[in-house]
Amino acid sequence: MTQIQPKLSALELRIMNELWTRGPCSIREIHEAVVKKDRPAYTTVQTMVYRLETKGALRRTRKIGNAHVFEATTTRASVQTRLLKELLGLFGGSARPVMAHLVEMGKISKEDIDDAQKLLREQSARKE
Amino acid sequence: MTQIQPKLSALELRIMNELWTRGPCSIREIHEAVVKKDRPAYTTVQTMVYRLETKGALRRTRKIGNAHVFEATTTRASVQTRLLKELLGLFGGSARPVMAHLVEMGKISKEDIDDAQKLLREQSARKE
DNA sequence: CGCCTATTACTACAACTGTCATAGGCTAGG
DNA sequence: CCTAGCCTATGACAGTTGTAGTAATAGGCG
Repeated sequence: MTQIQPKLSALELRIMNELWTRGPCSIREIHEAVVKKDRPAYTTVQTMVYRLETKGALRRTRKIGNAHVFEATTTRASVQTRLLKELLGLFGGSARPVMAHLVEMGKISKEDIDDAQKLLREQSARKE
Repeated sequence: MTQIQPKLSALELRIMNELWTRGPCSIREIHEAVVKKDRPAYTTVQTMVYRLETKGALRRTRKIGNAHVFEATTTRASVQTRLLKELLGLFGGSARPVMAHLVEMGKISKEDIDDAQKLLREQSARKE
């Protein structure tokens, strides 16, 4: 499980997001999904996909016509965990200021907190 | 308040962190603080400080001897908020999966949650 | 079977990051 | 006053990221 997580940039993450949510995709599909938010050219997406391939974050699974189909080899969760760890470092390693900010930003509702509380209880129950 | 937040890189953030926690510093002071964790050379820190200056994230306040003293012009909170927003985007815009991850990573304690709850209550009280 | 089009594969490049060396200026101690 | 040492200012360079053009090619369709 000590697989090295390659560091992914913003656009790389946008691309991975498509693969994570939609499953295996061709470059055309990724491009069309990504292009809605902003507009990188087809070949830009292609370049990033190739780079993600050399980074080992995705791989080619099969061909449809002459088009390759790509598939994520890292999970969204593992990348999210890594990013969160990095962010935590910048917040002094503690989750508390992170949550304080989230509250302040109006991003946390009472339900979110109840939910977290439940998760925490379940977790500590599992440990005993 | 719609001041443009320059995007800061990892090392740049390490440097800003020193200015935020210690107040105005010379390059020597920043270097000595930053060098403990990893080891960039003195001139590396110097270069980054200069770049932060052109980005407008810090400024020279005065001189001590022939050494400049630098001071943050952006607040830690504003940069943290921005980073958190970026991260939230990758988590689908909702804070809930973020908290779920934090719980799973064992980064959240019961006290942290109680605290967040209290903050939330205070906040909604202020609004009414 | 050949042509058109979509896709691939390759190349290029500018901006940003992290890294540091060097040259020259200023300060303080002797 | 002169020198050792610290600081500044500048230049350099490799790697990453975002951007895209171009050439070659593979498939499908007429």
